[in-house]
Amino acid sequence: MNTPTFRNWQSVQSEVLRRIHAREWKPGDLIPNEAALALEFGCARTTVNRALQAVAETGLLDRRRKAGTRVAQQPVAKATLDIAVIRAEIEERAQKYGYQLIARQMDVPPAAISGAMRTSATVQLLHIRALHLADDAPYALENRWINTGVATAAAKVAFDTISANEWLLQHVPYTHGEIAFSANCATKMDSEVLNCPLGSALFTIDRLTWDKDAAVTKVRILFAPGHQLRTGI
Amino acid sequence: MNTPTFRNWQSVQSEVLRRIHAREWKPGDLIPNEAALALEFGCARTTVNRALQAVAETGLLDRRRKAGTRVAQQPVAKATLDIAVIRAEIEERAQKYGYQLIARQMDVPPAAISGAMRTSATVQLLHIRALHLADDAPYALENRWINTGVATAAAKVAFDTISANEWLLQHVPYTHGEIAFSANCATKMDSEVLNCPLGSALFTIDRLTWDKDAAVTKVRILFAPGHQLRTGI
DNA sequence: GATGGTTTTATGTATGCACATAATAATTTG
DNA sequence: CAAATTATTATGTGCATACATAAAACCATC
Repeated sequence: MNTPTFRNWQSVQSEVLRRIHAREWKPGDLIPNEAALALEFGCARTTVNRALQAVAETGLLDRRRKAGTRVAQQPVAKATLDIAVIRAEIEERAQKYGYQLIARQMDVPPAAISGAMRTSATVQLLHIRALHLADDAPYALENRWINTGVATAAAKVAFDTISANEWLLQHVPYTHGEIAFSANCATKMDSEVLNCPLGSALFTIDRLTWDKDAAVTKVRILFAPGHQLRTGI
Repeated sequence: MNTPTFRNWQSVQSEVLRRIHAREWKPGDLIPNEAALALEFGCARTTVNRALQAVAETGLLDRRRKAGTRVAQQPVAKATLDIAVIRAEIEERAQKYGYQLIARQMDVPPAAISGAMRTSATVQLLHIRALHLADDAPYALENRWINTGVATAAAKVAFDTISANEWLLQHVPYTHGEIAFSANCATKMDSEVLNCPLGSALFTIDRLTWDKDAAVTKVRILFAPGHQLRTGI
């Protein structure tokens, strides 16, 4: 029996993945420890460690000190979605990007918004509604609230030529955020702007962005019917 | 000027993130090279490398050999979604899981299915329709095609007590897959099973799973109205 | 001044070693 | 025998070093 040598951690990783997929190591199994694998693969333990860490990040392995490394019982598929700026998303597909500002005004938001953003219920936020177009067809409807107490510079931007989606990303820092995907029926207003039948199922992204403990912006993006978000697993 | 030392790569990472968020390093900026940062941080280049690699994985840094490391112009937000087994998803929220098989039969699939799965247009696949329930309320409708030429053992499973969703994950290996999220209107059949109004917007997951170059299964899961998929960014 | 080869440089990564840390196993103690 | 203590062990990580690799910068040539 020959033991092919594995030069780099990527090749070790793919061998590990092969064994998991081929059920040589079954869900729940304890796999050999790093030192043993290093010996078998003919490389340093560091290299095996790097490979196993990478696999563990995908959720296929569970690692615990002293307890060892075992194949996950229920391999949770981790799908990594790239949420790009809408303009980039459209241009990526070689389509012509268009942008149209619908409304821009300071407004006291509904309680649901101020609640989620933890802003005072009486304070005004910058409310922006805008349409993104791909090849002149409606692509997505952006409905955004900006906390001008945090993103002060935004108060002076017209958002008539650049979308808030893009401007904020380039000018306002944030530390973390929450994102949710859902499906919603097109209201009368939605259907008119997106030029689709009333009640169409619209793929929806809700996003709330924070800078430390202060909400920066909350946005709902309704995509035109048929929109898909894809990725590999 | 004091130079605090950074003991581990995580602390280097958070310092790097701080500088990016604080706009000390602005989008597009070339940041100092690894050797310089190692000197500044009082640690080994390896440690800086590990930290920068981790940040680059989140899309906040662009790294190229020789060209150096620069802050991404348009930081693509990478949302990592955990796609768990539906039963686990429900039990996670301390709800009671229920399962109901609706139909199970060998069928020649529509061209769209056999085309996507690259199976012969005339070969029969195992077609399964089932309902998942949370606290006795309809939660998700699973519509699945299984390639019994690959997942041979599936042909003998009744799928009346365990869902294909769960059984496949535990018994059939796969190498990779594609996943897509979208919104769809409830058809008459959907609305009856999910007990929701006709035309409701349903959050939809389409998933196609491969074992090397052979399709294992293709599934569409329609979630009851109001379903959200959430994550942090 | 365009072309093509060479040098330089920043990142990518393997390795051996040392020590940290967490969790289990073994052992001592009351 | 149960509880507390200690030993053991597998992973986690830092460091110095060496070499690999990609790509930009430089330079010689026609």
